[in-house]
This record gives sequence, structure tokens and C-alpha cells, in this order.
Amino acid sequence: MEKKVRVRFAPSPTGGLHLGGVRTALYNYLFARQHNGDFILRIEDTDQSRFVAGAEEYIYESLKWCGLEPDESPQKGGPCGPYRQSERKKNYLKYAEKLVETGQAYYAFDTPEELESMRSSHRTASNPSPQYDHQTRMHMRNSLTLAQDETKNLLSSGIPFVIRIRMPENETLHLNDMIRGRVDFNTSLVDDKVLLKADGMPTYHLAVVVDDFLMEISHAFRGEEWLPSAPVHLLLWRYLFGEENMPAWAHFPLILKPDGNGKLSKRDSDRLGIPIYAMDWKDPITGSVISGFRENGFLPEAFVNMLAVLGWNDGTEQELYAISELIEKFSIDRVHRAGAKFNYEKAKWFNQEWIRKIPMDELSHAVRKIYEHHQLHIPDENYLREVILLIRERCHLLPEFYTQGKLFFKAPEKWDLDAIKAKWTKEKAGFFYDYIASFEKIAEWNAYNLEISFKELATSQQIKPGELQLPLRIMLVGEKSGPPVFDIAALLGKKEAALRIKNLLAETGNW
RNA sequence: GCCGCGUUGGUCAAGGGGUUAAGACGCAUCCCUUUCACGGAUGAUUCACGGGUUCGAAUCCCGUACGCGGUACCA
Repeated sequence: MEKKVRVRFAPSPTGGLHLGGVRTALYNYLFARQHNGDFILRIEDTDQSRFVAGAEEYIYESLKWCGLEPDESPQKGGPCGPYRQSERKKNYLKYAEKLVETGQAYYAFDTPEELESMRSSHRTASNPSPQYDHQTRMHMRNSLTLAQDETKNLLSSGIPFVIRIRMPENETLHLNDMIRGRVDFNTSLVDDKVLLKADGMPTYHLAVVVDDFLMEISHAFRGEEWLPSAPVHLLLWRYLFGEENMPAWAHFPLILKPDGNGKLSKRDSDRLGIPIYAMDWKDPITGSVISGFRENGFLPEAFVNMLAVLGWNDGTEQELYAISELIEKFSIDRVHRAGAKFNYEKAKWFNQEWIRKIPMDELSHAVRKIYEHHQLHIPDENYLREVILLIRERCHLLPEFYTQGKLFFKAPEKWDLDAIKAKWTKEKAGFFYDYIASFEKIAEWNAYNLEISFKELATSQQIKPGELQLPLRIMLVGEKSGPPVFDIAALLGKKEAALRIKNLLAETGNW
């Protein structure tokens, strides 16, 4: 019988959720959904010293914003709880001890100082980082080198100890990665990783394996940085639960910084002025804020879409996908093997596309929040929608709905006078007075009629209509740019349009 | 150093023995618009290098270079 698909996203709560993390979560989610499986959030907080308050909630909220709500999580619970490794501490010791009994692991009593002295004494130019491995382990203080009673005594005396895996010598391990195919490792080249730390907490290596087993994880997907330690996990599965029960592995490529090389990091956010977290993350210790896509005006649909195709495509020319479509079309074997540089310009393009794509209800809700935040008075929903219709195609980021749309709610406070002053004449002023007067005769107040009467009047006064358009624009909105002038005037309404024209006309009297 | 993973325009990428080597972002020019955008058209910039295998290599093989990741009682 087929094993039920269960996929976990297992971040450590040491800060915000960067792009690589969200993408891993996304791919995990997509795979789970397309196989009708479960998507699980498991918090890997076994390193208490690096634990950052609030980070766990932040991760959960970020996932929710992205539309990737887990089925099981510390917040929601589930049949395999608890979902925080720190609360599962009691699970791990027995497995580590079992490995010691079978000779596949051993107790080690070396102090940090002793470890450091081993490393420094073995350090050479050709071996800058000596490992605790088959070559050095017999020179250290552990249950392999100590007499049995001595080990027993040390253990019962309460002296701190760790349990390390005993890597076999010269064995070739094959990992079948869903993205990379077969990857070979020689066990002699992998060190005797600590499995259980002196504080009784497991390291990641023991914890993933035990938890993946206990939580019946069927597919284990994570970032490429984990590939080098995969042989340890493989061996642990073989020793503890049987290799045949091991989840299928896939290691996703890294997301690289936009300039230069290397993994995208939170420092790049400030340096380049770009968001790299899903949502703003405020570090509770330093108080510094790493900016997020949400606060920069991204739609979650766009953010997720952009991330999905950064390192994956379905082989067609399609680039725009709703999450439901991604569930349908995503396939792990089409995920790229190479890391991808993050490109903020392209990210903005995705957002622009999604601003056009989402339903008006959703957009108007988001835009209303922005306007209310800026304390703009919205007369009614219909007016709001008319404004959105007019400027929607011009916006890349949500805050632009404010910069481009505020003129519909608030008269300009200053005008770009330089744009019209030089070519201004008394005749032009006269034209605008007449134009306002003509408003009363316009049968139906709309952009088309406004334009027709504007042009007719201009022609009758022997002024080129083109020369009058820029002044009209400045009168209405203060700036040279924006949607078509007559559309603006139409939407503003007769009274407001006339008022704005008069205001500037009063100003021109001083020229 | 050692181990692992990579390498198609500036960026994301399709293509997996025969292609004029797709497409998108960005850039440039032009058109549309008497604004700015949007849109449309056109263009510049590519298979890391060296050897093989083959009638034929971006594609297969071997080297090399370069980049990244790992080499913690961090995840």
C-alpha cells in the first residue's frame, strides 16, 4: 500500500523567514497538496541559545499570509504533536542510547577545550579543519578509548557527555535525490557528528530522523545546504528505522543574492534596499527591522508566484500561476539544480501582473486600507472602484495606489508651475474661465464630452488644444503625469474640477 | 585543504546529439498617447575553458577553471 504523503517544513526560529525558507515551504506545500497529503510545520528549536522570541509566531503568520497554512503545527496541534523539538526532548535519548548499545554510536567526554586542542594540533595548511572522525576518535576521551568501568563511572558521576555517531570506514553511501539523482558519499570523509548534546537536546541530525519517523514523514525536502550531512541521516535511518522506511529526499537549490555570489542574507536587505523576508521582521534584541514583501506592497499571490518560478518552470512559456495552478502543475523533478539569483525588478513585475489579475473586491479592500491609513476620505465604494480602474494598470506596488490615486481625494497643495509658466498667456487664462462656464452646458458629464467641448472651445479661440492640455493637467492634479486628463476631470466631478481650475487661475493672476 | 553540488545573454530560463539556441525581466530605439504609464514593434547581449566520442556536440565522456555549500555540543 502507498504511504500517505506527509511533508514537513522545519525551520529553526532564529529570526525572520527569508526567501529561501518561504520557497522551501512553498514547494513542500505544493507537493503535499498535489498528492492529497499533509503539510506540517515543525519547529526545530533545539538550540536554545539561538532561539529568538517571537520568531515562531512570525513564521506561522508568514506562512498564513502566503496562503500556505499548515495542517499540523505548534499553533494548531495535530496527531503527532508536540511540534516543537524542544518539547520532544524525551523522545531522543532512547534512540541515541540504542545506537550506543549496537556500537553505532558512542559516548564522548571531551570538553570544548579538549576539542579545540585536538583541532589546533591537527590543523595544517592542507587540512584546515580537522574532524572528529575515524582518524582522530581513538585519540579522544570517549567510550571507545576508555575502559568499560571508566565510562560507566563517568556516566554515573554526572559529568557532561555527548553521544556521537560512529561513522563506518570506507563505505559508499548512495542517496537518491529527487532533484539531483544519485549522489555518492564516502563514509570515511564524514565526521562523527554529535547526535545528543551535553544538555540532553538532540542535534538536528538525530532530531530530523527521529521526528520524521515519528511523524510518518514520507518526503523530506530541504535546502541544498543540507546535502553534505545527508549521509549521516541516511545512516541513522538504516540503523534506527530501516532504510526502506526512509522518506524520499530532495534538496532545493539556494537563492542567491542579486549582485555577486553567495546565499541571500538579511544583510543584503539593507545594503540593496530590497525586502527579503515575507513580512517585516523586527529583531527583538537589536530592534532592527528587516523589510518584508508584504509591507512593501506585494500581493501574496504575486510573492508566491515569483518564488515558485525562481528555480522551477513547467517547460512551457507560462510564468503567471495562481497557487491552485501551481498545485496542479508543479513537479519536483523540474526544479533546477543550480542556485538562482534573486531579481527584485522581476519580482515587481509579478506584482504588477497580479494587481491586474486579482478580483476587484480583493483589490479594493487592500487599496481602501491604504487610503484609510493615509486618512483620505472615501466618499463611497463605487468612487473608490472608479479610481482603481483608472490607475490599476499603472501600479507595480500597492503603495503606488496612494501616490497615483490621492489626487482623486485631495486637491493638489502645490503645482508644478514651471511646466506652464513660460508659455502662459492672458488668452489661455481666458480660455479656462470660459471652459469652466461651459461645464453648465455639458449634457452628460463624462470624459468624452469634456474633451469634445474642450477642443471645440480651444479651436474657436484659435488656441491649439494641445497647448492647453498640460495646464489643465497641472490645475487638476499639480503634476505632469497621471491618467488621461479628461478621465480625471470626469471622475472628479463638475464642482471639484471647476474649483481646482479656479484655484490655479487665481495663482496665475500674480504672474 | 578535503567532500558535495553547480556553470545557456546583465538576471530568470527553454532546449538533453542536427533549432535561425524559445520566452520573460531589465536595457536601447521607434510607434501609440500633445503628459507619465500601459500597450505594440524592433534591436543589442548567450551555450565557462580544453580535450575526446560522432558525419554532426549547448546537449554524451574526461579533464581544467570558476562559483556556491559543508567541513560546530548551529540549524
